[in-house]
Amino acid sequence: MESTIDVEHLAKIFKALAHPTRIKILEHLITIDSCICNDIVNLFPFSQSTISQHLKLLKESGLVYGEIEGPATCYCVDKTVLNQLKTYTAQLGGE
Amino acid sequence: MESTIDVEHLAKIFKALAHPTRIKILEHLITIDSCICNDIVNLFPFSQSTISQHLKLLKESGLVYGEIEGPATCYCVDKTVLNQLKTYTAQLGGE
DNA sequence: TTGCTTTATCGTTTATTGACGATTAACGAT
DNA sequence: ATCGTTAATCGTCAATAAACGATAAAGCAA
Repeated sequence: MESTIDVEHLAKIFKALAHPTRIKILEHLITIDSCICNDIVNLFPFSQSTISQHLKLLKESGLVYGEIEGPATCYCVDKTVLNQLKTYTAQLGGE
Repeated sequence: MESTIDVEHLAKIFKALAHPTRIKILEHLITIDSCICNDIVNLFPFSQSTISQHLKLLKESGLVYGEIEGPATCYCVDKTVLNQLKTYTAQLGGE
């Protein structure tokens, strides 16, 4: 069983996903499994600084973390946090 | 199978849950099943207008709808939309 | 060292949130 | 017709988000 999660953290996670671009970034990180970095910027029609800002929000929610890899940064999904989200949502609304 | 959901709507749903108070309101509506109205205001240390604003966001996401019941308004969870959220989240990160 | 790539951060601007009190509208009772 | 209750909306204000360009820091290559 996943460790329980408080409503404050939950709200932060939901807020991290409250933008289409961030949802797409998370989906991409999930399918790529391995990390990513500058490639994410090239996936979207936004500036590097804007994407960096979105990544920062995802990081602050705990859903994602970044590791410095030479001159670049690799982003990964924190599966523990993702599973906390999944567990909570699955339990919502009974059965 | 639930009808699929586009990322824009999804982001709106996540945004609706991006605040602790709105998460608690949804949880309450789920457990009460039947509708609610002014009672919701009395559950929180916020003014009537603030709660009304939160309910408006929940309504706009589709998660919740309100029916005028005499002088009051009864709020209910739209289970179809809730299930769309649950289906999407469950599928995230493919087990 | 000098340069190139990558990414985080700063400063700015506009738009949206979150909270409030006050007002308005609708209904039921008296 | 007047009053009390309920709830939505308006206006305000401070804080945060969303986007951008510009700058800075860190690492690799030459």
